[in-house]
Amino acid sequence: MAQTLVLSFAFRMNVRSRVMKNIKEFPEKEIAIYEGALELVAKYGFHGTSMSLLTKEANVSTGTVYHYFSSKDDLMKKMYCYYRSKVEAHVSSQLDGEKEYKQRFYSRWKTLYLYYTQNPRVLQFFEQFINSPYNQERSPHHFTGAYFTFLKEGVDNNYLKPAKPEIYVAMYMGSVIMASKINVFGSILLDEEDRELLINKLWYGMADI
Amino acid sequence: MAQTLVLSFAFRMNVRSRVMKNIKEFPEKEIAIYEGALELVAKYGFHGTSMSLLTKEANVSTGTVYHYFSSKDDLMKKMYCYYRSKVEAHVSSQLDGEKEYKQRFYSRWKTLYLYYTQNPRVLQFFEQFINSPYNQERSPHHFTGAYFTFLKEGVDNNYLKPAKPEIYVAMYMGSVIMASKINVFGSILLDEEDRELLINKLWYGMADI
Amino acid sequence: MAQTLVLSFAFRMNVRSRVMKNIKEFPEKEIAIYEGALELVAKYGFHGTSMSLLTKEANVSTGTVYHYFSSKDDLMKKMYCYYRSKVEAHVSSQLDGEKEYKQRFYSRWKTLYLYYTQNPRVLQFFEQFINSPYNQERSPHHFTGAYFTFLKEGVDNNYLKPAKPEIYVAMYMGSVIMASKINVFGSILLDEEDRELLINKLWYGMADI
Amino acid sequence: MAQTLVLSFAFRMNVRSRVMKNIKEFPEKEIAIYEGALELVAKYGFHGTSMSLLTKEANVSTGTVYHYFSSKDDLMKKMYCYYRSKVEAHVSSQLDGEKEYKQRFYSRWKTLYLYYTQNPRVLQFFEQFINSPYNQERSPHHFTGAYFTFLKEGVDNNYLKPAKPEIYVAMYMGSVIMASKINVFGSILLDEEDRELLINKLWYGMADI
DNA sequence: GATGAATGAGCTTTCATTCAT
DNA sequence: AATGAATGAAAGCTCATTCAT
Repeated sequence: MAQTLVLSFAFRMNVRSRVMKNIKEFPEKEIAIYEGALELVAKYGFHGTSMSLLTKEANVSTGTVYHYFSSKDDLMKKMYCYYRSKVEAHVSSQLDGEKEYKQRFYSRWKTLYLYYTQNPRVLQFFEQFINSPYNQERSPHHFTGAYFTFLKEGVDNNYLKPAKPEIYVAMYMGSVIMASKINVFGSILLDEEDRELLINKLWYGMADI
Repeated sequence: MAQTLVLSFAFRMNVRSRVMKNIKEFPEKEIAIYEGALELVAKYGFHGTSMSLLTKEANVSTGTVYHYFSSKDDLMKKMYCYYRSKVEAHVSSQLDGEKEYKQRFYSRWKTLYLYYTQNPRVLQFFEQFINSPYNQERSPHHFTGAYFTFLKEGVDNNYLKPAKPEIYVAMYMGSVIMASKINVFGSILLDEEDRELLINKLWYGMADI
Repeated sequence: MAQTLVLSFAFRMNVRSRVMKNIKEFPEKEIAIYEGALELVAKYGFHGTSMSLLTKEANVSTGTVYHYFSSKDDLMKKMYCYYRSKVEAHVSSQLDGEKEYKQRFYSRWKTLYLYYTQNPRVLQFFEQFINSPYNQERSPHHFTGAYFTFLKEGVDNNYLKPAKPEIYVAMYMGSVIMASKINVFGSILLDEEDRELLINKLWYGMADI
Repeated sequence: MAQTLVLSFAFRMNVRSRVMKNIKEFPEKEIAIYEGALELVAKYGFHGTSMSLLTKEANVSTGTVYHYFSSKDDLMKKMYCYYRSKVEAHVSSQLDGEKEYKQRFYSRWKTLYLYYTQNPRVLQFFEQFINSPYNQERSPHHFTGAYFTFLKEGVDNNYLKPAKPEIYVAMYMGSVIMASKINVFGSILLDEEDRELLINKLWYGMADI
């Protein structure tokens, strides 16, 4: 009886946290496949990530991969969605309760930079995906919607000087991705102070002050 | 006698201009291969660019490709060098006679943006190459040397506010590449005015004014 | 119950005979590949035995060949082991119960001669393999071990006159292989009487009588 | 004048020795090709001896190879003739003035053994050629004619016991080739005494004494 | 759900051969 | 006689995908 209660409580918590974080639950094997593929794409590229390598890395059989995905294309596209939603969830979770635009402007940049530098294989996968023929939406960066909306909001509400939002996307997303790549590829880490300086310059150039 | 003089002069000019611009002369077939491959990589990606497609596109035989390149890898690496030196030559040629730092800051950004938007396949190839396992130097963008040097020069001579040059590389290169990609992928062209605005913001954020 | 006993007995016999004869069981497809390759190597040589010819001859797909063998080299090496162990098993099986050295001296020569002349493709394959770069152990003949041991035993027990066993290997193995090749290539069959004569001469030259 | 005489003498000697030894003179480049091919076939086998490797090894152009030989097949066949006649010339040259059959029986065996062990690549080439599809005469060993004739002569003149000459070919040629291969492959050299012992046994088994 | 042997189209690469110079 | 760039058929091999168990 006591046991049932505990289980029941755990169950409800689990559901609640899922609902709160808006995270879809994935079968264990599917996740193993995503993680194996992430490793391999970062190491060997799309071309070098063969299904047979993947089955070894993820410790599943060929049949299992084709149980969850209809083709390699399908796997790559779902994988992109999987990691994008992971990053989006992470960025959102860091924004809880923040209100002021400037603060969000700073915080979003830093959060994304930290995520990419701490998860370099995710960045490498995104960059390869974005520039590959798999990217059929032809989206030029990893966050078509969220960041565009955020910057447009800044223009519309006069936090940022009047200009096409695309100009700000180029500056904001361009700098965060390039800074992350400089770190990942070049092993040159921008410290807290450097990052603050960089966003200051962005804000100084972009904000309506 | 006069003719000899002319020929001799023309000859010397030819040599001199080659030497000055430091342009290596390539065999006709090698260029045909580069151009065919550029077309195909932009259309179908690295994976999709098979040797048999390439031989048709470039109108050469398989054997000829392997006469000039030891492998597909070798081709891709040499091709990257080929187009990089082409873009570098182009950027340099546009800088003749310019003196003031601010002017060069504006002009270099615009020149590269225009080159990429007018030669989108070169940009697509660069982006795919940079993020692929072919890029063994692990350079995070297309111009390791030239632009870094230029921005460092700005810091050293107090044209730009004191900061790590990498911060400026992230902002400057990041924005030019992202703006170009927004144009190429999204068909949203930033017009002359927009570009001016963007660089203004960069300059405003970065310059020691 | 009786049935169980029978099955159990049959099972034990099966295991026992395999164990006794020390014969590894091979997958059906692997054997088909060996047999197809034997045919083709005898007909067309190593060079002429292409993978596509082999898949037709053995009635398997390319992928299946590479499922069992990592490369053509690997196939050829495993194939050599396969046929060597087959011949060894055959020679051993013919020796059951024989005791006297002279009898074994005669019988082993004849058994091998008959095997090679009745299975000329095996001889042709061995000869091609032995003299090719595939033969990395650089073994000069097909039975370094078994026949060397047999002849050394003859010297050690004074059945044969004192001499380096290699001398006897050269005479014994050399004559059986050359006689077989004369038959296979030249269609000149040494009849029972001829063979007896040849071994007589060998024995007469080698034995301590 | 004195010089002319010397040259003329040298020239006549050269012609005379060629006539005496019955050696056809080959163009320098043709010999370079034979020697390069010998090296490569011994190292890499027939399959591994590609025309492009050969041009590097022999330091000639592709065109030159096809000037002297109509095809790779043609090259291999002519090459076999070239080295066979070299060995034949060598064996003959060692027999000058010998008369007695027994002496020739001993001397021919030893001469061939010494030649093969001192020129292992020639032996390797012969063995590969004999067992390959290039050998269209289907000759089972390297000396179809000469040694058969010699052994038949022994039977016909009652130096050897009555028997099919093929029996003697198997014993004589088989042992000399196997002994050479044991040396070349196994690095086990039979010394003068061993060789004498081996031929003694052959003679004892074969001769009509 | 999970397995992995089997498939075969298509890949990268090799290589004997040709031919303009 | 000699060169070597060019050819393209065919080689060895890979890999996304299927399907009987």
